[in-house]
Amino acid sequence: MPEMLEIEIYRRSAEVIVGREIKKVRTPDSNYIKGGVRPANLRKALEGRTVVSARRHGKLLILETSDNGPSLGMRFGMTGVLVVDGVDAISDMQYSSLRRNPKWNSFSLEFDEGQLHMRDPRRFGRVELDPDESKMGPDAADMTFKEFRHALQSSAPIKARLMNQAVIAGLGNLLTDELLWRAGVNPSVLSRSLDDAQYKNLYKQMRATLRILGARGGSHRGDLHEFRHRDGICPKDGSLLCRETVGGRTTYWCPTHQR
DNA sequence: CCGGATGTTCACCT
DNA sequence: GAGGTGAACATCCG
Repeated sequence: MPEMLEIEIYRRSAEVIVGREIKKVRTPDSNYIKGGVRPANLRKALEGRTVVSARRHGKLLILETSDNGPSLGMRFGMTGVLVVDGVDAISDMQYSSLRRNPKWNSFSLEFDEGQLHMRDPRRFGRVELDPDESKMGPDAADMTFKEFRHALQSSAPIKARLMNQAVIAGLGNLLTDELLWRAGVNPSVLSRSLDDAQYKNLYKQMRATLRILGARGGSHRGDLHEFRHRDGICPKDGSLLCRETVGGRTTYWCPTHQR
């Protein structure tokens, strides 16, 4: 999916619908509604409400509605994109041409003027009323160093821990590989085995990764990204990158400077 | 044809 | 209980 940087781009593009009344809810893919809620109930809950804010928590985009109405949580799976008033805020992601096809509209809100579509070829995304945020960790961009260090006291590999949304919300496979590469930390190292200097450096590199890749336009704009393939070389020292599954995801790392 | 892809969840182990 | 693994979800791409 889109990771937190992409969701933040979606959130900004959704700000233009704040103040609009939801006239119609369309659910062409009923599997897209999480929790067995019926499409009719979703419509009843949202139609006639006004969107009062668009906020983000990790990879979750949340629209709040007027008059103590329910919030609408949106998750974008691996390939979901948000299209607001016909504008796709991210045009150079994987599957970008397919995403232009309204065939993949999975969920839509319509207003007097304009509309919001979730478009998702692989259909792994979901929408949900009043999503439970209590089981999510703090957003990666808002974490203090103390919270960060505390979150990493675990016997899981550092990469698995960083990607665990219940501990830190927002980091995905690409951002995590990039920040570990920048920090010079081996993805398989047990997270509680780092020393304080390493926690500090990791925290600093997480913030830098979010800031720099955010400014460049997304999770796929990391220095490591173009080398994440078999035969990829480390752009820092020229070593052949290792490829391994860590935390259930394909992981690339440099055997020379990531220890 | 096969493996793999920015994610989440669940069953089944250790 | 914590955490690992593999599968499933659905579709396209190289």
